[in-house]
Amino acid sequence: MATIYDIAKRANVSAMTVSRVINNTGRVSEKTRTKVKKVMEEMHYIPNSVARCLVTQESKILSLLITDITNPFFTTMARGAEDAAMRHGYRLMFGNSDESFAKEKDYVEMILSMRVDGVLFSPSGDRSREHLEWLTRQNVPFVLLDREVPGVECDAVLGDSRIGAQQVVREMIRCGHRRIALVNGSQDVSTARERQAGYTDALQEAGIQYNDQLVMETSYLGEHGPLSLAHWMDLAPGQRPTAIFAANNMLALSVLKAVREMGLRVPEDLSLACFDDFGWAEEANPFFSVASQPAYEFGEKGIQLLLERIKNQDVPPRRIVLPCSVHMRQSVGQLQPVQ
Amino acid sequence: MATIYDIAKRANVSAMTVSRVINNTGRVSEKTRTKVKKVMEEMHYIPNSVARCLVTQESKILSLLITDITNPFFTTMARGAEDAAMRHGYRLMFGNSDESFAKEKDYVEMILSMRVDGVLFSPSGDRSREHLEWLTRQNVPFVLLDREVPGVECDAVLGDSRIGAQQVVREMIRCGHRRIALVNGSQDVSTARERQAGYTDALQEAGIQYNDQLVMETSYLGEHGPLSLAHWMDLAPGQRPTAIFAANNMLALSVLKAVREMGLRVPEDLSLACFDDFGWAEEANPFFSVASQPAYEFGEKGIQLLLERIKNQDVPPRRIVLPCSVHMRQSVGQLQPVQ
DNA sequence: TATCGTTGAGTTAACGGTAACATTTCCATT
DNA sequence: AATGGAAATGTTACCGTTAACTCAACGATA
Repeated sequence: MATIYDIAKRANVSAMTVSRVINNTGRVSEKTRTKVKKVMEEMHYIPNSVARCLVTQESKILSLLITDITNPFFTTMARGAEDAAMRHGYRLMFGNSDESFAKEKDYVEMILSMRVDGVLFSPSGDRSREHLEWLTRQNVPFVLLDREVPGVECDAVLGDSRIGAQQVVREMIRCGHRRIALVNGSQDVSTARERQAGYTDALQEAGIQYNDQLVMETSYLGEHGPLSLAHWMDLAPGQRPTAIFAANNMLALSVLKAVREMGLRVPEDLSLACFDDFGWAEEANPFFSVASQPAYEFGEKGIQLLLERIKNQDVPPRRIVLPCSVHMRQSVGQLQPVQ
Repeated sequence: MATIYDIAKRANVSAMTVSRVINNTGRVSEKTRTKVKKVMEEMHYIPNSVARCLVTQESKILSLLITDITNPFFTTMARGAEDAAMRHGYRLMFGNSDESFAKEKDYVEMILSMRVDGVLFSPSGDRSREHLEWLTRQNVPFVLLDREVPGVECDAVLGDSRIGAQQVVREMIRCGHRRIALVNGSQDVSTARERQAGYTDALQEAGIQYNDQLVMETSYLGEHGPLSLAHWMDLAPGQRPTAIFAANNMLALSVLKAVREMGLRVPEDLSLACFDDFGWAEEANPFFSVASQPAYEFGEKGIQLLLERIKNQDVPPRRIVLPCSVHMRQSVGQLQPVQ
């Protein structure tokens, strides 16, 4: 591959002059400039950003670490982040931790060793604190997305999980449901805790006794085999839940699958609602009742905060909380008074 | 950030010895090794892969360029590629061209300037040839995924678009449909041409006259506003299509949305089938009739070919064609003989 | 005409590693 | 005790670029 020296030799100038032409810095006569440019074209020259990064100490690359690349919430977020980064002359590198602390660690190491300029970070859980402290120590700016980590003071773009969950569950109660089960993500994740709190809030305000038999904790990935709902559905009719609230979209799909495999229908036999929507799937064929978050904006605002942080490390941490909107659809049915 | 020299000084050795410890190359006494390792721990040292890349001329990074990051076919492919790359000690950088030649160009420039070791490339269309020639000229190995580019001889992992399309359309014909419309991607993309050919094959073998009024060409993204189907649905009952074959999943969603907005139902008023499935969405709530491709394998095999290509530039190009499987589901209905 | 400031271009030394070669250390052997 | 050779460690140069400094040429001014 051609280097700046190859260009310099062919153009009868020094390498420095070529560098000046490339970066539009310093003074170069028009004549020299055109000549250098012509030679660059001829030789199909492409600057080596690795070498450039080594000397300038900036890569113009940001990193986005998400926990599930098959989840439309995160891919939409990725789009928002990508578009915003591009607009500001930055590139975005994606990483996918699969909700795994170990994979996340791998990515953090890569991020550090690649000397990216900043990171948008969706932590896999509270243990991610360790990784964030690593970033802090190495002076790599970051912004948390979607999830908080206790004990880490930093910029963050979050959703209002508690209110959103409360609203959805409230709507289910309004439809006559009183035995509502919760299929939650790991308690190690801030949004899972918040959503459970919102769920409890809604029960409380309706005077419904909280019953921890109706709460299940699993992984947000929702892919570790079909969920077993037997322990709920085998209960006596008067004790069996009539509705399930899933703490995210992937869990709702697992629930739906399990329900279908038991030969039951949604919403006729069981109502179902969840946090986060399904992007294109929902748009074309609305079915799920959801608390929908503005995923694209998460990414956009995240980049915005990150770039400001990169520019100025000293401003106090900022927290942006984006509201969610509740859409009640076909998956939640009105409960017959008889039942 | 600590450098190899900082470590060397603290450990009373030369930088080279530190390098040897890091890379497990050359001979280092056990005593020195433990000491150096201890100092590295203490100083939270992380190797600078930028500097390393500059001297070794390899980055251990591969790039995956896809055309639609919200399409489950591509995200699943990404997963397959990521897992395979990881297994072989490589990292994967994702890029998303949004089916746009211009965005693709940006990414190719980045790829070249970052000196990645190889590229998995889903071309946005035939014009991508220009970008591939660029890669070739700069000696960056690549493998095409999902789509071919005329005039470019190289490794590729492809699906059998023609056969798949033929099979699906054949099934629709078996259900009694004879006026089947095609909503296709851009003719600039190899799979769109293949799928159209398969569609035509199926019509031909059933003795149905091809009618180019029933063929529409748009973008695979399927997001440029809701598709207008009025010109078809406003036809006289005896001319109106009774079924639509969409050339990919995103187009099928656009069609479904448009159909719903016209107040029509699938499959009662119109049958619908497509190429590619919907990952989790379909799994939990099977609805669409599809020709499903093994997306994960596309990524896996792609990485495999790419790594072999990197190791040996001289082997002749290889083409892997993965079969697809047809699943006829609810979205295609049996046509009443009356109609 | 001597002087000075401006413009255009070149030189040198980093950035943080590693390859290749050079040197020292140390132990076994005679 | 001298010697040889392997093992352990060090030195130097370079990867491709840019920052900081230096230098030459030239026209304007006193």
